[in-house]
Amino acid sequence: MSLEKILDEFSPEAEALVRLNLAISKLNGIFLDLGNELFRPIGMTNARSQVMGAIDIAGVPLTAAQIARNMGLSRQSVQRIINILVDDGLLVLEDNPHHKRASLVKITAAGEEKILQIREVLFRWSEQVASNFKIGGLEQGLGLLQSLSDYLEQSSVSTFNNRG
Amino acid sequence: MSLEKILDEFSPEAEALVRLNLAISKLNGIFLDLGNELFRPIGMTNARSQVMGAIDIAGVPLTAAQIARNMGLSRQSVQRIINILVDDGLLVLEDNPHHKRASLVKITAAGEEKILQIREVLFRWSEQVASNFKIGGLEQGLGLLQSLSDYLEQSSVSTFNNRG
DNA sequence: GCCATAATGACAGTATGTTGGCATTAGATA
DNA sequence: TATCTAATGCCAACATACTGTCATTATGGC
Repeated sequence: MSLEKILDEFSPEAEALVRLNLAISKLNGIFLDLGNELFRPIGMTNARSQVMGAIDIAGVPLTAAQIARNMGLSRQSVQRIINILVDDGLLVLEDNPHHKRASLVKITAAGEEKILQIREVLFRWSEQVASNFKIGGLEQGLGLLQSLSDYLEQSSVSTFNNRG
Repeated sequence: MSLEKILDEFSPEAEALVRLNLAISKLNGIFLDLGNELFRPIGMTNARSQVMGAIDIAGVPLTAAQIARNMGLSRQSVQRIINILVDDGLLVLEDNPHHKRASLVKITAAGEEKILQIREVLFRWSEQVASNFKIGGLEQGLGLLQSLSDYLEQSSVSTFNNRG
């Protein structure tokens, strides 16, 4: 049985949604592999670079739980990565005057240097792809994904409540 | 430092690519959670349903390695899932007349039943979302993702050669 | 037919993510 | 104040995916 056959009785919109799901899963895998490949030369992985980026973007020291919420990940996943990055000397945990257990995560000098390298890698990759893959509608496609993201997130709030 | 600041010096296309990467990573997480939630009542997970679907779509018995190639995943990841599904009685391994080690994966009667349940779940979810999330350009967005997928896959062939 | 090469499956190890349980801390409320 | 609830970090277990190594099996060139 082919995919066409399976989606035969689906409405066009429903079919597009299912195909979108498959396309995103595939593209996500590609981006993951690509990212890990790109960041390897600077001793980083996709996940670790993203955590560093999230902390950098925030601009102020946050707790692990706050960072996790910002990233839409579970508390423990981010905590694990943070502990690794602390071991690597890219982050430090500082006492939080407002909470004895929830220490604040701060970027070290080595961490700042690493963030510059991450940006450089990102810049080179994206400019190179952008100059070769010239297909219009990138912005519109991006907008579509973001509204779908928002819709699904909002429509299944219950799913996103209990994370850790 | 904000994301806007970080992407400041990027060309608009490069910026869109980076944002697309983030959007896809997020949407993928949402789809993953959603899928696992949807398939739980029928005792399945996202990954297992997708492997069942891939075998179903093929229409003829394949080896684990062939299924993995079709899905764009590594041989071992799919092998692991297949072994679980065999234990669950949804798949059986048959002797392959052309290869003593590479046995053919076939769907059992229980597996066929499970596939019907998977389709039903997929149908209900996609029709329900499609009727609530009415945003045009789904097909165009899908096309964009697929060409980007193809481009990235082709442009980094070396990355995809050694998988298992 | 022989031998180098590729493909396959099992096993082990790693990375990323989730969940659950637990003790501790903060905060809100009676 | 006392107490209940929520939040936080640690630990352990699991799910998904990748890689590397190994023995076995095909396959193709000589």
